[in-house]
Amino acid sequence: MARYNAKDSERHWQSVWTERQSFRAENDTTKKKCYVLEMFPYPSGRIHMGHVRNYTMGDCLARYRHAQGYNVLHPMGWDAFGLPAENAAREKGVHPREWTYANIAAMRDQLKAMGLAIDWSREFATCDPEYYARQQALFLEFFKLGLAYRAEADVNWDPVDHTVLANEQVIEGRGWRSGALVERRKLSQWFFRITSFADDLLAGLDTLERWPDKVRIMQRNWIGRSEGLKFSFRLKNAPKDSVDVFSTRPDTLFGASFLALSPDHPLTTELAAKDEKLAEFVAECKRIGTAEEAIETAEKLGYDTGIRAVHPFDPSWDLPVYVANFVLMGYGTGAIFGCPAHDQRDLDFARKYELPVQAVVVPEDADPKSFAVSNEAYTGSGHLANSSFLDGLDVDSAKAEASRRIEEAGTGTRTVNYRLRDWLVSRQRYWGCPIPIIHCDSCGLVPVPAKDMPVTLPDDVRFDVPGNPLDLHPTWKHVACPTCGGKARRETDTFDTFVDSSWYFTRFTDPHADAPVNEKAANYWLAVDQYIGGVEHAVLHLLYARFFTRAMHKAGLVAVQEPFAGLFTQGMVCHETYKDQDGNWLLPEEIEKQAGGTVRCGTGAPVTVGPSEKMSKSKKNVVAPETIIDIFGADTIRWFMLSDSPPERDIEWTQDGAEGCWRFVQRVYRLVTETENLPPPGTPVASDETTLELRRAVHRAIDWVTDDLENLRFNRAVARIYELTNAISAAPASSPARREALETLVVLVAPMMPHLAETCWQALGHASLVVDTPWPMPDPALLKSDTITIAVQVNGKRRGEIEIPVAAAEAEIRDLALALDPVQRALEGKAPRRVIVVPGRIVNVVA
RNA sequence: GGCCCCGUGGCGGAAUGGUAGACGCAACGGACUUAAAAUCCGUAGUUCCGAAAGGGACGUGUCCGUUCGAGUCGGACCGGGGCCA
Repeated sequence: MARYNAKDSERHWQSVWTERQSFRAENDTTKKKCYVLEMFPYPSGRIHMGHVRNYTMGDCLARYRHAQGYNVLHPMGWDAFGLPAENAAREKGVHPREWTYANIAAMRDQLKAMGLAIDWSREFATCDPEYYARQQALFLEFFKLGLAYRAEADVNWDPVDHTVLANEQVIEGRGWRSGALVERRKLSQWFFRITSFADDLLAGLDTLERWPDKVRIMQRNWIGRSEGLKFSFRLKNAPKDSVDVFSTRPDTLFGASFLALSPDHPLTTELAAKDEKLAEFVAECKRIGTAEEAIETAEKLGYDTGIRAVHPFDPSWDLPVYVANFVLMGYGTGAIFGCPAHDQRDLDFARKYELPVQAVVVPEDADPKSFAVSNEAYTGSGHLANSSFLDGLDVDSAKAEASRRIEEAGTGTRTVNYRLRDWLVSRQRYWGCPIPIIHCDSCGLVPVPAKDMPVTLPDDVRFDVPGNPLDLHPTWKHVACPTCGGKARRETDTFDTFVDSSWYFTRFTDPHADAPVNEKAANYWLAVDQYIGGVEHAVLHLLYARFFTRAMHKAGLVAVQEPFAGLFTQGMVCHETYKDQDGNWLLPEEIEKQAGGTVRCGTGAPVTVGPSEKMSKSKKNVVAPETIIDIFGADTIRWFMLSDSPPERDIEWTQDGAEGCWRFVQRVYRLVTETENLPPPGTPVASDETTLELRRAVHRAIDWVTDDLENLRFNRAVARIYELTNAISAAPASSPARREALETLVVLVAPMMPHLAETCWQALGHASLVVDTPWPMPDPALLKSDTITIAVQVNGKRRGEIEIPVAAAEAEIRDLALALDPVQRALEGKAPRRVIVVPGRIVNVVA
């Protein structure tokens, strides 16, 4: 029996595709286009299963669109700047450039072995001077437009990576890469004015219909727009006359019982200078860290400053002023008024320090006289009470009225507050895109003139001392000021690598253009029709890319404002975890499953099998894609990745599953090659009694698989292909209908297992390639049938089924259904009370 | 605490409000084989009655509701996950 040789076949077809440039995307604006993109990889040196899943999905879609006749852009590149290269330099003494390009070469080979339908002529790495030169030019555009600026600010300092981080890159108080607790430092840094697009980025989310709701919600939360009132309280017994607070609930002002300042508030700092106990308290607050979650869950603590704040609506009423650990300096003004009845944190605080709790918003169904709050703040809607001139108003009207009065009094203004901060983009690292600015003591920030662009990284840097290698370089930073000619310094910070990935999809549209963007190409290809990647980028990368596209739009470089029309976030690849008796993690290849349990290879020592978790080096539950491709071939691993689990959910890699996929590869090959006396290609096919069933299965499969691929439901498409395969196996051999069925099978399978498909296509006698074969259309006549089987229920319980002509009259269906034995039995001789006939669906007899 | 997603056989999962469990994995029985692998044929939600053919009951996390009919819609709850606070 002939076996399919995946290795030879895959190598062969990959070279055929390359020779024929089968996947070259043409910048021909007259053609209908489709831009399919997967998030480009960081060149770590090895692809992992997550990459395989991601790129398989994108490739399947790209090949499907290609078969449909689209001009498909499906490129690949490398997110190649970043710290690991510097760490490698420090640890292994390799230059980051060499390390990075060697990794790229290795990974490119691995990706090519997957048989991806990629236009490799467009490949680039973000560390190519050709790419980052254009990024510098873009930056200077943004600088001119005021979208980039330098400012001193409280920033997040990662003590392990020795660099600052953007807010988005601090997760639960820790650096997103290093995991180190970040510190707050006041430093002068570069920012992108992402907040100037805050409203637009928010509004744009509503237009992104082909994005997961989850991601849109995450972005909405991240932007965190809130409307409220910024106003001041007069202070008594204080070094300052007043303090500004921000509140989204000015309607609850009559329920106020205290003011609270952030431990980082300037007034706090001023007071702490003369109050040792307060200074101690502030220090204690800082020990909790900056993580919002930690602050939230920590016990609410306060320190009474002794200052009193005068109520804005009642000069005779004053409130205590505390410093409280739950007030964040980064939000609003860093000071709040506390209304315990209607805010849980305020309530917790008030209970602890025995402050009054006065309900001022009463729910519709409660009695205003007796309504009180015990341990749960009331944050719902209702009408105001105990609130002087606000009494009786609903929450929204009361907000408006309170705001109006404060504005009238001139002590405050309505403001929109965002959680979103400007994007901090400078990093104190070597392996990144240099920021093309020169610092001159007399001229200030001077852009590097066009003739001196790009600013390239020096090669001769040392990594054996801590700090920024560019800053430590003996000569690189010393330049003459382009304006005055005096002594000046280059900016030694480089860009956050998220800058590199914020516009690479635009560059792919014409990767070798002289300018950053070839507008014609960009406007033809953008927006990306389908972007595929991990949900972990829901806020960071996707928000930055949306900002960058708006900035490029503002600079007149691209027509679109939203870069990704469709977004799909795929699930992770998981695997069981294994531990030996000493609790050490074991690799999957170190264990063996036996009848009596799981044991260690060789020694037979018992192994504890843990739950399936995301593949990670630390837990050793990793399987290398290369190994799988080496044993079974790329088609098998691709098929696995698309089978079973819905693409948005996690998938569990199993050896059994992989073997099952491999068996299917062989089965398709056998079906195709072992059919004898198959009529030649192009033989007309007609339906008769012996072939009608098979032909129906074929055309139903086309219909379903098309629909499933259209909606990225790969797992269902796979199931349909299995069904078709089963139908072919069951059908009598050798007829034009069998040829039709086999050819359909091969064409439907091609986006998923392209090499196998080419081999089978050739075996079926074709001189052409599957990649050049159009996607089939189902014959509508074969999607219909003359009779259908529908279920008959009694009181909603299935009692039998009847086969009826599609066009059967209701009365006829009813009679047939009632005549069924089980129906008669269930009716126990009584007449049915009602019979519901849903044509083409069901009959339900109500007894 | 708020918002969102998820909960279906041994496992991954199917199922426009209309025959729950398609398809795959694992399992079991059989055929082929000296044997194994590979392959092929078949069985399979749980449970009860029956020798069998067959028939009945239960069944999509729990409870309640809407409906002729609920895995699917609504409400409450339990469990898991995510985001935000």
